[in-house]
Amino acid sequence: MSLRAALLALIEAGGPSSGYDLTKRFEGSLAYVWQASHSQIYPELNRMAADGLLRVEAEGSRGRKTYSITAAGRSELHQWLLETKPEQRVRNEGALRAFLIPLLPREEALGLLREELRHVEARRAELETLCSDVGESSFGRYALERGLRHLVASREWALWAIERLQKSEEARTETARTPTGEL
Amino acid sequence: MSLRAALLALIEAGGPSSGYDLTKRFEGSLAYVWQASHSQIYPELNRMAADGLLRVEAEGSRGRKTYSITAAGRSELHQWLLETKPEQRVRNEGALRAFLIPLLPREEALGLLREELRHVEARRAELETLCSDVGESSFGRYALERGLRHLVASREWALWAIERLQKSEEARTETARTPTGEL
DNA sequence: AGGATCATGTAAAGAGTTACATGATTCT
DNA sequence: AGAATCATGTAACTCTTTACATGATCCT
Repeated sequence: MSLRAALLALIEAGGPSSGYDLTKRFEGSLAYVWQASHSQIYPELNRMAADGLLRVEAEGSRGRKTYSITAAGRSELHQWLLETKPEQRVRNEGALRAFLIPLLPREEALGLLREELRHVEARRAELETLCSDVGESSFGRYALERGLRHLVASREWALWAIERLQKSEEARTETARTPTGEL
Repeated sequence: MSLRAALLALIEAGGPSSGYDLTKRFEGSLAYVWQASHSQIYPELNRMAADGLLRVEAEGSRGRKTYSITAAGRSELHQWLLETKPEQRVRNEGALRAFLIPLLPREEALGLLREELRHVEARRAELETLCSDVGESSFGRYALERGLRHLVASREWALWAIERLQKSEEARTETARTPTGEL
């Protein structure tokens, strides 16, 4: 259902589009929020057209099909936006790794955290560029801002975790206790 | 693969467990990070036992099977932790909604944002309770902290977005321009 | 005895990924 | 002419959700 909403929204915001266009837009800004590949998008567009949410407006060269949104599609999107609960059902591999960190010996845990930090900072630079490119009032501005704030949170967390681990390492060294076991 | 890693980690951290136990633990703290229901867990445990990652240690009353982790399982978990890239492939319905907000008329957008805010604050209270219950040094402490920081980020974002929308509303009212179209 | 909880499964359908496949057009 | 890109699809597989199904044990 989320895929439908995303496609409807992209067409609503960007005007009539082909599956190819929409695939590109998924790879662009929407990628920070939701992913879909052409093999998922094309069949979905066909189903949505069959369900009356979209209309094939034109068939161009190279078999290009341009879909536009119908009244039913608009109402479906509206419905979805208002009815979807902010359940925060997250399935987040990064967070899962965070959960598992205490299972690793310190050095490896620190390695992971530093890698995470590097990754988050690179991503943040990327997003910040996008943010300034995109200016103040663009579709996606809200999502961009949200993404940025979450990246900052991830960064702060990684720094916190690294410091925490290092402190406990110092404590361990000072009291010369036996090292914790391997994973 | 993430499900395997999560199960291996739960057994590694919590000792030999049954599918029922693991299902409960998924509903507990791990739910903030990854979800799985018993119908996914039971078959996966059987496959993992067949693959030599787990061993059925005991069969208790009511058909209870207790799985323990094997050396192969431990090494698989280790592998997963070190090899999984922090790709941040997120599929986040909340963020998708954020992306779509500009499509809604202001009042509805504000409604959504306020609902989001309420939800985030409730969740945060929940997590903060968990955090203090759980104390300083528990398995899951890192994930909890990470979750909290992300909730704070979501909260700040929602406040920012609400303010932004209200400001643009004021601007609109002052200059008495025509309202933006319906979705 | 009856209800709650423990405990495990399977089946069907939906969502998502990866790989395979094809052909048209544009650019150099 | 050949490479890049445009453009759409299908098939097989994995992962996830929802619903169906069953029986044992514990507690009152």
